[in-house]
Formats: sequence, structure tokens, C-alpha cells
Amino acid sequence: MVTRISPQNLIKRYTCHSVAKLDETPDHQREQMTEKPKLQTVAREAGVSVATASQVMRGTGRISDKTRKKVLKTAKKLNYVPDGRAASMRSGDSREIGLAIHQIANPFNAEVISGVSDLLDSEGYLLSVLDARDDATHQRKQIEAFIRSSRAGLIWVPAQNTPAETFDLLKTHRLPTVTFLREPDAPGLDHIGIENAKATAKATTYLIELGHRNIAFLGGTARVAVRAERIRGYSETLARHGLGPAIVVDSADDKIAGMTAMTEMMASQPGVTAVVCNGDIVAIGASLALARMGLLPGSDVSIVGFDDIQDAALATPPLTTMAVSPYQLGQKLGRVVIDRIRAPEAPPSLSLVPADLVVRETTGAPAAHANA
Amino acid sequence: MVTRISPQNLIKRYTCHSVAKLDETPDHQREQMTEKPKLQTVAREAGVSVATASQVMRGTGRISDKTRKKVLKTAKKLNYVPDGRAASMRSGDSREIGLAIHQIANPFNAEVISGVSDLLDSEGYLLSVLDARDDATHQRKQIEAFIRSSRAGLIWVPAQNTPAETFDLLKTHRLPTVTFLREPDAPGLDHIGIENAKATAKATTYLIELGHRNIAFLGGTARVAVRAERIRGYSETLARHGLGPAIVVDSADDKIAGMTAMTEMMASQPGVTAVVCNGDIVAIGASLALARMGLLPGSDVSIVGFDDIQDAALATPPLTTMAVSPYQLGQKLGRVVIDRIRAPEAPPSLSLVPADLVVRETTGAPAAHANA
DNA sequence: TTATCATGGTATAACGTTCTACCATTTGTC
DNA sequence: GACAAATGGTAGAACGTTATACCATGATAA
Repeated sequence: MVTRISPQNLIKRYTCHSVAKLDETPDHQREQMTEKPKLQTVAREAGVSVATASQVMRGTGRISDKTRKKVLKTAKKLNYVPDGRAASMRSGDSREIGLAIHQIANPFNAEVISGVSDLLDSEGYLLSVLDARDDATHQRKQIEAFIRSSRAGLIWVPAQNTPAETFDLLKTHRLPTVTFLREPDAPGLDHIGIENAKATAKATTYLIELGHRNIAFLGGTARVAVRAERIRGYSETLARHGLGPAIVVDSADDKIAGMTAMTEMMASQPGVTAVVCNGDIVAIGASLALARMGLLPGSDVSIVGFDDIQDAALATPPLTTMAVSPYQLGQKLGRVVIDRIRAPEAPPSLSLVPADLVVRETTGAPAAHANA
Repeated sequence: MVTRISPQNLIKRYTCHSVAKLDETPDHQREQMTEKPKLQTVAREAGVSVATASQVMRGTGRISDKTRKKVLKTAKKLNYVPDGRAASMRSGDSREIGLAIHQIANPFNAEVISGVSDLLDSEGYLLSVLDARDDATHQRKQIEAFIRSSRAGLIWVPAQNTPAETFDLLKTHRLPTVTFLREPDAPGLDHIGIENAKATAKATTYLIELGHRNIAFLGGTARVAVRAERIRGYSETLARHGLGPAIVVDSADDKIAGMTAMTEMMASQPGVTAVVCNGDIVAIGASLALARMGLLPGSDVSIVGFDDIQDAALATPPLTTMAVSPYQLGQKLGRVVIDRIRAPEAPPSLSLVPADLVVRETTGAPAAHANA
């Protein structure tokens, strides 16, 4: 929509509730005017007992229409909002679910969060996200914080090398937890993850079928289990075709790190004609690096990403990648944690979702001279 | 780092705590073995009173070293974590701060979150992020949720057209709140925002000095105040130079929307030689659109973004933009909300941070024939 | 009439902490 | 040896809800 406007300031009026002047107000009025309303206040104001007010607010029990309306009206008038701490403490349940994940900024994670949030919302739960650090001791504190605040459930991407004590903590406190991506074998916890090995195997097979013989793996750091699986899928496929050795290059999970890693690798391993990446971000970085070196992704060197984030399709050139749908993954996470909350004794579930090869423009047959 | 490895599965051992078999366990033992530990449990086990245990856990009062150690040891042994609901209800304070923001996936927002989280963490607070929707009624519920769960403070990007009642709610419940980006004039609330008008004025002036005469504004939707200010800075600058009329094009805040908006505008307003954008994402989209049309950003048409997200520098070509440092903005937000919590009666603060022009490669003098 | 039963409401004890006030000891002081 | 003061600890109420058990009514049935 194209418009020609002469913009003007947007003016907004606030109703100006007079702030109570404490000095001039007699005691008996003061409370009513300024104190944060509690159930007692509502009950007194409506002329009923606290118990009745409570029942009305929750819509339980047998209350006549007349009193119900009376109570609701005064509650609204006083801006009453129940104190969740007290309610949850007494009733023993909460409607708040925690999500501990590192790197919120990562678009893949962001889309997962979105999926979780929407599903939980539709079920009447509230999601609060913790921008975790991928660090075991720090993480322990954050898990404790979740326990302290009595979340109804927890969705958790465990840090690398999470010690067993952290899992014990969750068990002691009976916190319904689903692990995501990492630690699929944590005993007693639900898990949702990705078929990592199968995915990279698929990607590698595809590259081999295109004619590539010298294929590297790029991205990820240290001995994260997820990455180890992806590397396994990649290297086992190489081995099955009598190719090798596997070439694995570390890189942090951002574009710049991907660029430098790719640049360094091309220098030290000039024979490589194709790269399987640990994630789209790194893959896009690698693609940028090629461009800066005057090479054309998909023709000079092939690149396969992982995740299929939104930018994968918009990159130049558009990125071939292993697609998992992060939003749907998020919804699934939400579903599982709710099921767990509702049936705490059900046997733990384990679900690994497949990743599909999406061919775009960063892959192609190797240049004729390459494998000569 | 390039390594040749023969990958193997990472094996992890979990200590297998025997899950108590409820059927076989006599009553008096059952509680001790399986029940979630509370202060009472710790106290009993350590042979002290609940009050003493409480003091030890909080490090207050006068407790001998001997008992302190005894209590701490049993607390650790039992995996005790205090119940924050009870603690907070009684003591009246909480260490948890809420952040309600829409579009977590937006890299600008993600970096802000990171800044807030780090600062709060260093002050011993926990940040929980809510993936809000930019919608007034939905938002109201989310604010209520924050009040219900008694957060110590709140950082909030108000939705468009937030009704006055929502502000009243915050006031009634005395929730220390700092608004971010929008609603700088909400009475009694701290605010941190950006000098939007000045920034777009700067961008527009720069384009005019380069020789452009036909400049459009691209991005944003509806009458969001932030965008209105940016449009004001842009159009006032045009007017001051005797240029006009202002051309304003709507677009949602993602790359694809930016692409289509740019494409449509170029069709309907062929004379335009430069574009000031409402955000980097849209600007990058616009840049992509130009490329698809066979035009070169910075030479055929100039583009200025807003935000300076990480991708701005990495885009092809690198994006000229108005830089605000989202991470630092986040830290500032954290600081302000903590100050507010510590001094509830202090006068509300208002701080608008400037944006700096960062010239990269999407801007340049107009093509010779353009303004002829 | 009296027993029975809905109906609508209330009193009160939890929930797991922290805070206030208080009670024993021991130590120090004259 | 008596008093004050310091030391180390405890009992019990309170925070704002919800759950349980109970109590009035008036209506229905025998």
C-alpha cells in the first residue's frame, strides 16, 4: 500500500487517576484507595465471605447468579488480580511453563520458541523463556531457579556435559521435563530431537551421487552429542562409499565464524568440493566466504545446510539444506510437556523427527577438473 | 581448527537412583525417600528448628558455624531448593523480572534480550521472556499473568493502541515497569527509547546531500508511534529542503514483506532514487528486491536501514544504516528496572538514545539521469 | 408433623516460607 | 555473687490463596 501522507504526531490521552496523597488521607480510607487488592478486599466490598469470592473467581462450586455477578463486578472495579503464588502454593498447580534454551537470537531457536508459545497459549499455559548459557554450572542455577519458582513444567536444551546431579535435581523435585535436542537418553525424561545421523547421511549421499568425492563437515564446536551424531551420519556414509578420510572443521554458530572457518578450510584442504554444514547460519557464512573468494556456491563448491531457517531460502544463492520445521517442532514440545504434566507417571516418550533434503542452488555437480 | 577424526558415539553414564517402589515401602520411610524436600525436612534431618534452617539458607541472623555447616550439608544431601512462592509471599520480594516483547525472532529484539538478561543476571535477578503478541487484548492477559506471578519488575514493549486500563492495572498493582520503544509518555513509568525522528532526519539529510531529490520511506505498518516519529523526521527534513511530497510505503517487518513492498513501490513510483527504511530487515528485503530487478543498491537506488543488526554488515551489498546498539540498550533497560525496584518512589526516568549513521555500500550519489 | 434433600454460602485449616519476639545459655563486669 | 550483655537458638504468627467440612435455609416427600 503506497500512501502520501502529511504525518502528524499521534496523540494519546491517558485517564489520569489521581495518585492518592498519603498524607492527607484518613487511615480507614487509605487502604481501600491505595492498597493492592486481595481476595479479602473484594469479598468485603461485595459483602460476601472470602471463600465465596474465591469460588466465584475460579468458577467452581455452587454460587447463585446474583452473588456471582456482584463479586465479579467489584473484582473488576478494584482491578483485582489473584496472587498466583498463594493460589499455586495452596492448590499445588501452576500454569506456567519454563523453557531454557541458549542463543535465543538463533533464528531456528526463535521459531521453536514461537511454536511452543503458541501451543501452550492455546492450552491456557504461559511460557516464560530463559536465555540460558551453554555452560553446566550456570545452567544448574537456572534449573534451580525454575524449581524455586515452581513451574508446572520445563522444556530444556541441556548444556554440553550436563552433570548427572542436574538430572537428579529434576527428579527429586518431580518437575515434568522434556529435553530438547540434547541428552535423548536422560532416564525418566521425555525427549524430542532430530534424526541427526540420518539427515547428514542423506545429505552426504546426495552429494556423492552428484559426483563429489571430497566432502567436508563444517560447523559446531566441541563434543556436543548432536553434532557428534551428525558427524557420524556424514562419516559413515563416506565410509560406506569407500571415501574418506572425514574432514571436520569447527566453527561457532554464527555467520562470521562460518566465514572464517570456511576460508581457513579452503586454504588447508584445497581438494574439497562439497561441504555438509552443522547449521544454516554457518552454511550461509560459508557461502559468503566463497563469494568473497570469487567462487560460486553450487558450481565451484557445493554447500548443504541444516535447519531450513527462513533465511535459507532468501540467501544468495538460496541454500540447499536439511529441513526440519522448527515451528512444528515447538508445537510438539508444548504438546509433550503438557501431556507429561497431565500424566506424570506415563512412560517417557522419545521422538526423533526426520529432516528432509531441500535442494536449492548451493549444490550441483563438481567442476569437471576438481576430481580429476 | 581442522581435524581428522574417526567419530564415535559419546557415551554418558547417569547415576541410576533407584526410584522408590511405593508399594513396598512402609509409611514412615516413604516421606523421607520420595517426598519433595522442604525446609521442615532439612531441619528435622539436621536436628534444628525450621527457623534456624531458614536463617542458615539465607545467611542471615546469628548462627554458629557448627550448625550452619550441619544444615548446609543436609540441605545439599536432600537436594533442597526453597519454594520461591512461599518465600516471596512472606518476604514480599522476588528476584524474577519479566520481559514482554513481540517478535523474539527479530534479531534486534534478540540482541536486546541478551543485554537485559546478562545485566540482570549479574545483579542476581532472573529474566523470563514472554513472546508477546502485538495485540491489545492478548497483551492485557499477559500483563495480568505477570502480575499474578508477582514478578519483581517488568520490561514492556506495549502493543499498538494499548488502552489506558492496562496502564491502570500496572499502577494498581505497583509493578515496577519500564516501557521500551513505545509509549514514552505513559505516566509514572520509566521509558527507554530511541531518538527516532532525529535518526531518520539524519538519514534523510545524508541522502539529500548525496544529491537525491526523490526519497521514499519504506516499512512498518499502521500508526505505531515509533514509526510515526521516524516518518516525521523523514518528512520534516524533506520539507525543510523544499522537497516532497513524502512517500510512505507499508510493510510487515520481515524480509519477504520488504521485498514485495519494494517491488511494488518501484513499479508505482519509478522516480524514487533513495529509500529510508523502518528497519534493517525490511531494508535487506528491499535490497534483495532491487537485485532481483537487476538494479544495484547504492548505485541505482540508495537504501538506508535502521537498527544495525548483525546481518546489516554481512548483507550483499553491506547495508548503510542507522545504528543503535541493541545489546547496550538491553543492559540499560535492565539497569533502569532494577533502579526502579530499589527506589519505587523516585521520579520516572525518560531516556532516548541516539542512532548513528553507519555508511556502508547501499548508498551513493543518484545515477546521472535520475533527477534530470 | 418430621425426615430428607437440594441449594447457597461460610469458617477454618492448610500450603512452605520468613519475620518478630522471645528464651535460654554463657560470658563479662563490678 | 549479682547483674548486664552477648550469643545461639526457637516458637508462632503471618503472607493470600484454596480445599474440606460444615451450617443454615427452604422445598419436597412421607
